[in-house]
Amino acid sequence: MRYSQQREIILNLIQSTKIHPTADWIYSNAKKHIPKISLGTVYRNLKQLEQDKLIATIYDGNVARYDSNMEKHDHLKCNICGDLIDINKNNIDFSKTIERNFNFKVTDIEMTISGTCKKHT
Amino acid sequence: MRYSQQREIILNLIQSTKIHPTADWIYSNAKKHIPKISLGTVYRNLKQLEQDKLIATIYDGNVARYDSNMEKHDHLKCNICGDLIDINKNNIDFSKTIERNFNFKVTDIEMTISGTCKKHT
DNA sequence: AAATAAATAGTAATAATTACTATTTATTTT
DNA sequence: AAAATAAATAGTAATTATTACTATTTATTT
Repeated sequence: MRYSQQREIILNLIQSTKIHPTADWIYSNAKKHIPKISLGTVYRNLKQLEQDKLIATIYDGNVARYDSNMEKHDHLKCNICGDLIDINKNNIDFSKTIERNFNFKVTDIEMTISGTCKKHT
Repeated sequence: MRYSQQREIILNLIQSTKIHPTADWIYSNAKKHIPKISLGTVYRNLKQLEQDKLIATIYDGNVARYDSNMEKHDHLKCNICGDLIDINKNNIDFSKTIERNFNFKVTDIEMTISGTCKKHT
């Protein structure tokens, strides 16, 4: 993969924020540095950065967000402002502990367990 | 809410399958009963059925799927065929137990915990 | 049976994302 | 350092999922 200023700025933007930005946010902010950058360039680079394991895509409902924290972690999603807050579930004991440790009122826990089903054994 | 044959068929389709269908699958299959049904009707009714708590929307990556199992549950997602398999996590002890109980090789657990963050207290 | 308003079909609009292509640019070769 | 090469870009068009709009149809009430 050849260097490009566009890709560097995109990666820097994602690394510089905790908001787990969308493609559109990245596009708007990248334009401040490279006014002629194109949205296609943003999406193409996001895909490449994901393949290179420099960022991860998290689907928040039906919109993709990008995260440069590559350590295994989960998220707290606020019903009111929609913020996604990083958490490390290793050392915690769910709901009650989350409420204490993060001052976050838990109303729902959704979990997707991925792997290979019995049809492929 | 007034009765309509369209809505009844849409709900029946969702209830008759375990595949957690997409709007498009529902549309294709509903057309077998009502050839002139419109995709807008499908989406409008999906939204109404969700409001009435008759179905739930689950976001599988960036595509919405619909589920008529309204009991609190989670899903196993197969990396190979993409199937979403219902599970009840109450009585299980995660990874190891899932592998035993569902003959499902776990490679990843993703969790979204929803609630209200400390900014709103 | 007539009146009413909710639901529909069909089409257009929107939003997020991907595809395409001529041009630009980082890197390699001479 | 200049020319050659191919990867990356900008800009635009296409695609997909979903929502909005409106004249017409239809379930329900009167």
